[in-house]
Amino acid sequence: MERGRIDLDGVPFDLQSTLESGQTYLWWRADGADYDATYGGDDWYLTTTRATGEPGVIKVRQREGGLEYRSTVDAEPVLRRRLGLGDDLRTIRASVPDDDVIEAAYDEYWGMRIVREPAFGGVISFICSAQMRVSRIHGMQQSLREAFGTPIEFEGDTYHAYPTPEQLAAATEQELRDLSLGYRAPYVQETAEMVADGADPREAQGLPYEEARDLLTRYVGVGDKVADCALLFSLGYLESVPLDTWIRTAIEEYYPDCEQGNYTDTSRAIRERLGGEYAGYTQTYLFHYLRNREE
DNA sequence: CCCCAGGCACCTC
DNA sequence: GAGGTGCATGGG
Repeated sequence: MERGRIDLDGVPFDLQSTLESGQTYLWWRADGADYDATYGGDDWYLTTTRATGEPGVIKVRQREGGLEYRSTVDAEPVLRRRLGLGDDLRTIRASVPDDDVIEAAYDEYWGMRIVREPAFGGVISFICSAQMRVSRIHGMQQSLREAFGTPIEFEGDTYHAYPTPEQLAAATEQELRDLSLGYRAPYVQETAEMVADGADPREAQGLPYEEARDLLTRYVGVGDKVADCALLFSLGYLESVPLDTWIRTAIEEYYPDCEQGNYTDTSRAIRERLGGEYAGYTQTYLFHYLRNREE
C-alpha cells in the first residue's frame, strides 16, 4: 500500500469542483454521498486505474495545502495527470478575454482543473451523458462498475474497477438496459466491442483538433458534442468547447454572433471568442458556474 | 399531465 | 449539408 502527499505549494487547486463539475463520472466519494450532496471540506474521493496494468484503487483528499492519497499503486503520477496539476491556471486565465461572466466564473471556482481521464471510460461515460442529468450519468457509471468491473480489495473494502472494453463488449444490450441506460445501451455495447476488437480512441491524440473530433465520431453513440467532451476531458485538447444545452444557452445570451447554424462553424466561432488555445477551460468554468447559479 | 436533461442515429430532401 | 423524428428514464 502506498501513502503519500502532493504539496500544492500555493498553486490554486480545488478538488471538489474538479471532480464534481460534470467533467468526469469516474470518481466517487468515500461515504457514498451522491454528487451535489453537502461536501465536508476534506472528504475522500476514490477512483480506479489501470495505468500500471492491473486494476488499482486510488483514494485522495485535499487538506492543508496539499493532496493526501492512499493507493494500491504508485498514485502520484496518475493523480498529477488525471487532475490536471500540470496546467498553469494563471497563464490560462490570462489568455481569456476580459468579460464579466467569465471573470465571475473563474473567481467562483478558482482552482478547478480540467481532468484527463482514461480514454475508454471517458468515451463510454460521455456516451451515457446524452440527454441525461449529471447525477444520473454518475450513477450509471457506478452501476457499470458493480455489474461488470473487476473487484479490488483495499483497506478492508471491496471496490470495482471500471469495466474493460472486453467486459462491456460481453454485456448484452438487455443487461445494459436493465441498468437504466435506456437507448444508450446499444451504443455502449457496440463502442465497447469496437475497442475490444482493436480500435483505440487514443489514436485521435496528436491529430489536429477537428480531425481528432471526426475520428472519434466513428464510435457508435459519439457525435460532435460527445467527441468534444472526450477530447477535452480525456485527451487533453484544452481548446475543445463541447456545445451542450448549457453552452448553447450561454451563446444565445452572451455571444449571439457566434451562433452559425451548424456545429462546426459555431464551434470555431465560440472557441475563438473564448480565447482559442484554452477555450475549453473557460467553457468548463462557465458550464459549472451557470449550472450552479440556477439553484 | 407537462417539460427537460452535458444528443445521437437514421431518415428524407 | 440541412432539417425532422424517435428514442429511455427519472425528476421537477
